[in-house]
Amino acid sequence: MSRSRRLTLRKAYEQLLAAHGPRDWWPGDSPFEIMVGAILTQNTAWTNVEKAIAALKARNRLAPQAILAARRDHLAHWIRPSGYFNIKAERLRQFCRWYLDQGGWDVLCARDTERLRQELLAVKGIGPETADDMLLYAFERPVFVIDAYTRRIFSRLGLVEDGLGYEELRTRFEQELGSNVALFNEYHALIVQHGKDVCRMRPRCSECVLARACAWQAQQSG
DNA sequence: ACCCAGGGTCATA
DNA sequence: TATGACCATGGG
Repeated sequence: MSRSRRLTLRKAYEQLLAAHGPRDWWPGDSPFEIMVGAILTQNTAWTNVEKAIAALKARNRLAPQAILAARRDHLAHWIRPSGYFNIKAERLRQFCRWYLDQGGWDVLCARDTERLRQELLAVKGIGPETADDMLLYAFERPVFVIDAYTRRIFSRLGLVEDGLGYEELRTRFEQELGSNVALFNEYHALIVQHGKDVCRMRPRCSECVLARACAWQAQQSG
């Protein structure tokens, strides 16, 4: 299939937005809360993360100093509903240690995106997706977040090549869409919504808005 | 009972 | 570099 008759990533975005409406991401009252949520939601349903965050808030523990001051087993107990609580308690500690050592929010905000990204990735427990969640939704940097839904949905429709690594896929979205924080924000949120509501794990979804738009596009140029 | 979720690390081949 | 085991809760 030629590039010209393929649905563009921009058109796919418009279809998703029309179908689902604005998602208003990321839920959270502060950048720090967003970053904590990014760690807690690793391979975990958001509803479970909400309970963990609510528990931290109820104890006034949603701050880096407060998390580091807590006993490890207590911290693990508070975030228990989000699953993997022992591992995630340690990851929260690692992240908070880094956050304070660097000098806190204002210092981090002054850094350029590439440096910030490399430093986040160097924190144990923060991988590419978690780092990019933080960069886009907390630091508001133009970084496109790739997740399992993104791969599944777009490779299934033939909009991206399969077998691309995380960085390659991210670069592809960023270059084709152009650097745009608001767009990246809404787009990733819409992909997650679409994945949950429409595609799930089904091997084919010929009736979804994206599949229809793809077929229509092919028909126009064919 | 089974499957999955808004992943990442580590050991092994 | 590329799989596989492991982490663990809660909702469908």
